[in-house]
Order: sequence, then structure tokens, then C-alpha cells
Amino acid sequence: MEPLTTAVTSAKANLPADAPGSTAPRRRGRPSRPVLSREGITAGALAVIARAGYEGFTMAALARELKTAPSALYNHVASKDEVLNWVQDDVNETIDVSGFGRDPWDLALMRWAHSYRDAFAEHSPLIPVIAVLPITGAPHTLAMYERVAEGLRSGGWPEDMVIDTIVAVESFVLGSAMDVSAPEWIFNVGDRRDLAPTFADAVAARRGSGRTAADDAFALGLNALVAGLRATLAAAQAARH
Amino acid sequence: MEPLTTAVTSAKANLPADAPGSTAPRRRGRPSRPVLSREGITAGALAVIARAGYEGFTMAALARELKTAPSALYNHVASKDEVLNWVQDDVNETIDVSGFGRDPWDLALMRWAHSYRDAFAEHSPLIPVIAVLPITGAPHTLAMYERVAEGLRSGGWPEDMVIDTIVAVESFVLGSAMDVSAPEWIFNVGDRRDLAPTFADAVAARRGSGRTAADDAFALGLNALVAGLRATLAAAQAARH
DNA sequence: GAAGCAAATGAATTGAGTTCATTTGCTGCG
DNA sequence: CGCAGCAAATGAACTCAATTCATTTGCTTC
Repeated sequence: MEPLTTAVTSAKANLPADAPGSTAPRRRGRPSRPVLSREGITAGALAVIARAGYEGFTMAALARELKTAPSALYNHVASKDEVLNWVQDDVNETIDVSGFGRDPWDLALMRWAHSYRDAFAEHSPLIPVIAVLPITGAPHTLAMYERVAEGLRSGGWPEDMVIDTIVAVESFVLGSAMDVSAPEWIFNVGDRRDLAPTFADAVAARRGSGRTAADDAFALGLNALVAGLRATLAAAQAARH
Repeated sequence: MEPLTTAVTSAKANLPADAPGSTAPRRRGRPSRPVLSREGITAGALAVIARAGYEGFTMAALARELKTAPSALYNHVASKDEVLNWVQDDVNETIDVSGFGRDPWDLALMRWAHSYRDAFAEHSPLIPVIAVLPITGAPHTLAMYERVAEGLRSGGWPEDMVIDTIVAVESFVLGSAMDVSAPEWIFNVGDRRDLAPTFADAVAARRGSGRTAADDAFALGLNALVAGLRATLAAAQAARH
């Protein structure tokens, strides 16, 4: 059971970070490891998640991974949600924004969207959390948005449309990422074929299956969305003479 | 704390439903209420959710609402997840599919998308559940899809593209529905304006605020997506001579 | 070498979902 | 008319997770 509704953690930094006069978190209290920094905890969390999935990701498991007691974690972390935020920021760092400032905005946007979806397809339990999470305290996330915003701006997008455009694409991306983890037989009509004959036929006629099917739907939607955005931009530019 | 990762419940119907020779679930065991049917439980769940939100929606609260013990519920329901499935199916019934078969497909699709998003904006904790939930055992959901599939078919969409189109729009809709429950200040850069000046400016230049902002982004994206789909359909039709 | 203090400890608390052995009281049958 | 059968209710108990707290530990610094 993971928190679903809580969201929005304080992210108040009661952690080592950059205490005066130390690059790495200086070791205090007990002797051994410098592991209980934000980085160490995040890394541990990712290790647990990789090994045991999100069902297996408990504070106890994380503590075991870091060789401490669960309660010790709470000296460095406000809540499990905060750990999830850190993980999310870490995952965001892996998203490919390299197209912006290099390729045309539409191409860069598609590259970004693909990479974004792939990253969160493997972290789908994070999606409802991040969709609602303030940017503050997530530096990598912020850096990503900056890059995208720059790319759109210099691609000719009016400043007052940039955020809406980002949000629209992001919504599609996150929705699609959830779709990836749906079971292959999600559209199996079962014995109710009579109730939905057209739909059942369409399901049967679908090309891909499983992950491939999700990929196809994503590609179809992203192509359409970006094509539509091109038209939207053209119209907006035409409107200002 | 709601289940986030579990999903996919058995939905095996160990419940009254249509026992031989009774329209309404006949009253058995103890005297009083016929409340513990699928309908009664769903209604109770919706009542609790309306009153206390999803954080307040516990099996104990549901039992209290229905004037039984939590354990009694388990004679009629396999798990809390199953209750959520029922709620989801109920919410789906409220989605407006009236455009299909009446208006042009693109118009109907937009009406559907708007209504779909509105319905789940108020039930965002359901989103990660439903996005991954098999259709079987959700009659209203199935009926909705049938209607949409018919509408697309008769709008000229090739059978093998219908599901991908539906999935693409649905992904955008669900992603956007999550966005609605994001706090207004989600894009507040905080003290890190220097790290993301372009982005911060774009946030400041954004027109709407709060719900309005989410609405704007949704409208922008939906318009673009549907415009793109129109082009996609035209191309597909051109391709087959 | 003692004081100060960040951090670790582990036991306890809370809150949720779920299970189970037992009871209850209609219903239909002889 | 009364009894067997049985679906459903009961409530205590169990599990598992997050989180708290009083206490201890052992560097670091003076």
C-alpha cells in the first residue's frame, strides 16, 4: 500500500546537504557510513525499487538496504513521500532534452516525450505523485522544464502559451505511461461480446499486442498532438499579424 | 493510504446479483436491509467519498455508512480494490457519449473527452486504478467504449486504428484529469528563479490560474490532438486509394 | 577528558485491510 | 410446527506498514 492521496510533502531540508565547510556530508554521530544523505537514500531507494518493485518498497526495506533502522531514516527524511519525490527527481534527470536548442521545436518535443514516457513507464506508481507535485526542491525537474521552455520559446511559441503547451504534452505523456503497465488483455470483452460487437471487432483488428500496442497508440497520439500543435502555433503567429 | 500498485482484482462475483427467482437481492440472514448488494455498496462508497474524500474512504467508514461491520463487507466484496472498480464503473456511466452517432466524430470525441476529464477530475485517485483495469465486469465502461468505437467507425476510421485512437485520447484525458488536482503553485520556482529564468517568465505570463489554467492547457491540447487526428484520418483514407 | 549534539536505536503506537471461528435468524422442507 | 441448512453478520485477532519517542551512542570540539 502506497500513499496515493497525500502528495505535496514539505520537503523541508533537515538534512546534511551543504553544511558549512564540507563538500560531502561530514560524518557525525556514529562512525561508519556517509550513506544517509539525500543521494545515498535516493540511490538506496532506487536499488530497492529495482530489486523488489514498488510493492516491495517500504521504509523497512529501504532501511535494510542502507543498513539502518527504519526510524533512523526519519532523521533525514520527513516521510516516505519525500523519498518518492527524490526518486522522481532522479528519474527526471534521465529524460532526454538534448533536442531542444538543437533540433526544431517539434522534433525536440517528440524526442522529449518519447524519453519521458519511457522513463515513467517503469515507474508508473510515481505518476500520480509527480503529476501533482510542486517543482520546488526538485532541481533536475526544474532544469528539465527550463530546457523545454527555452526550446519552445526559441521555436517561436508565444510566451503565454509555453506552459499550456508543456502541460498538454506532459498530460498525454503521463497518461500514456500509465497505459504501458496495463495488462495485455485489458480490452478483453470476455463473454459480453454481444454488448459491444463493434468494440470487440476493433480490438481484434488492432495491430500490435501488449507493449507494442501501447507503443502504437502512443505514436499515433503523439504524432497527432504535435501536428496539431504545429498548426496551433502557425495560427497564433498569424494572429499577431 | 490507498493501494497504488495492486490493481487488477479478481472481480469474481461471489455476490447476490441475480440469484434464481429474485429481482432485488432477497433478504437473507439477518432481517433488515437489502443494502449489501453491489449497487448498495457502490452507492455507500460514493456517499463516503463525497463526504470524506478518498483519504476518508476506508472499509471501516464504508461499513459505518452501510451500518455493518467491516468484516461483513467481505461477504460481498473481494477487496477494497473491487469496491473501487465498482465506483469507477459507476463514474463511467456519467460520461457523455451522446455525440457519437449524432455529431461528426471529431465533435463527438471532444464532447466525450471533456466530459470524461470532468468526471475523473473529481475522482483522481481512481485514475491509476482504472488506467490499468480490465474491462471485464464493468458493463457501463464497456457500453461507453462500444459507443465511442461505433462513432469512430461510422466517422470513417479504419477498424485497425480505432482502439489506438481511443487509447491516445484517453491517455490525454486521464493525464489531464490528474493535472486538475495539482496545486495552483505547482510551477512555483521558489528561490531558484536563476536556475530557470525562461521557465519562470513563461509561468508568469500564463493566462489562467488554478483550475482555469488546467482548463486552458486541456483545451489547447485537445484541440491540437483532435486536429491532428483529423489529418491522420485523412491521410489514412488517402492511403487506401 | 568532559560537554554538546547529531544521529542511531528499538520499542511502541496508530491505522488500515483482511481473516476466521463462531453465531444468528430466515427459509423451505418434512 | 419445528428443525435443518445456510447465507450473512459478528467481533476479535492478525498482518503489515508508517511514523513517533524516549533513550543511548560516540564523534568533535573546547
